[in-house]
Amino acid sequence: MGSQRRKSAGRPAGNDGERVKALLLDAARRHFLQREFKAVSVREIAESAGVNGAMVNYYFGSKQGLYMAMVDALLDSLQGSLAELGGDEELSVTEFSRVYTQVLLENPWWPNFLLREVLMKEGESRDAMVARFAGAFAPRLMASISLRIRDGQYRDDLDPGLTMLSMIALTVFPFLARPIVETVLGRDIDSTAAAKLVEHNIALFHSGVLHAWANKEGDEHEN
Amino acid sequence: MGSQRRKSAGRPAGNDGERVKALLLDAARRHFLQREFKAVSVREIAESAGVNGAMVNYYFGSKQGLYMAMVDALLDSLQGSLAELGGDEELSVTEFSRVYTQVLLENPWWPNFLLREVLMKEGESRDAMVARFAGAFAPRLMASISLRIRDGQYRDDLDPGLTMLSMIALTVFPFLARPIVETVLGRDIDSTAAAKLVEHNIALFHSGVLHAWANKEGDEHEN
DNA sequence: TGTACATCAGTGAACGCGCGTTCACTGATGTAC
DNA sequence: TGTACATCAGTGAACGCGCGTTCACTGATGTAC
Repeated sequence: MGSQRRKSAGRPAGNDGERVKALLLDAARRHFLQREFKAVSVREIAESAGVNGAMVNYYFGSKQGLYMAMVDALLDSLQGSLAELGGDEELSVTEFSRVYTQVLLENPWWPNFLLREVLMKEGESRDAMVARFAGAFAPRLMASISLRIRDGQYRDDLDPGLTMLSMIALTVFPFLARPIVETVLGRDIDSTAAAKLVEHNIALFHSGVLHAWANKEGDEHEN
Repeated sequence: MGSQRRKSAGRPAGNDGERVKALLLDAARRHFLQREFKAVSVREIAESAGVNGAMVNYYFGSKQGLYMAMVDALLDSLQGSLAELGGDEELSVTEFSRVYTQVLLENPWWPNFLLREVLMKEGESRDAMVARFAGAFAPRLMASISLRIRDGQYRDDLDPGLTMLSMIALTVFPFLARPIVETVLGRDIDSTAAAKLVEHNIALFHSGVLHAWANKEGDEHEN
């Protein structure tokens, strides 16, 4: 109606294939990251992409196919961001903390999405996801911690697994619970706050772990 | 067919009302905690409760009504568990850590559910939820931390908000990411592991925070 | 105690809507001569 | 270069299924006399 642009039937001019696929993937990402799979309709995605709804089945086979293609694209781009954590055999906690916080700042959807995906999935597909994104750095981070326990930099009563878990918790949790944290603390987690958080985490973590300042046994911290 | 018990039509014997409501709430909880709202059907819940599907609308008005009733029941029971954290004006980090870990162990569904609910909701309803379950203890936990910073037990360069966040992160994250943590660490989080975790968290947290062992400035923990 | 009737908890078939998906069709493009 | 035709990217109406919900109905229970 009115001046609304109306597409005519028949084979359209120009080869739009790749552009249409990209538009759908983009719209799918916007919707699926905000609402659950079943709550997002194909028509809705297509409309917001500005393409015909049948294109979802035409290019991706099914709604599920579009979803999986979107997830793949998402994980690929994330793997790019995480590449900086690759390389050496060891990954120090400070490097992990700094780089991972930056990745979380740039990909706010990531931790919640991983959790949602992992919690929903069963068996193999869960393990594959965990392997791809934890298996990539967890062993090297743990190796680094174990080394420092062995050479006396860290307390020797530490459990390397729990210690690694602590650093990951300090780094990831604020972003996982971001809306709650922002409400309770009354401030936004922007890049300035994130930088402060990194330094806070590193200081808190180390001062509890390094022998130099923390050689005391029989702790009783009761109030 | 066969020996299958078949309910006859008409007003049934006995007053089943409350029993039916309880059965539906129970079945709803089992389904909704595992799958998303739209992915669970009324028929499915009713079948697994062993009652007629129309009972959902009869007793709860709608599927949404059953869901909200289930959430209310859930939050009420949780508030009971959390009551132990109430009382004084202050809440020490050690007490928080011990009690909250116990609550998480007894209510494994809780952190993920809160996150899911809070992330889905908008404005008021989000704030109400946060107020009910963070507002209940966060201010007292923060007061306790601030006090210890002022009286010299904790370092005076600490940010009380971030410090509280750290303790909550150390406590909650392992349960939030439980399936991932269990895969990566290769051990289950049972009550023994949880007890170890609490002690680890308290030690890590304090040794980084207490002046006694950690009076050193100009930290450089680079590898 | 026995009988007639109003009540209402619960039933199950059916409704209508929105969903993912399909398919007959369109007509611009590419190709053959 | 011009014409006839096969191709196929894309269309949009329609399909059929499962969903949440509704409603006419059933018959045991409670009540009146």
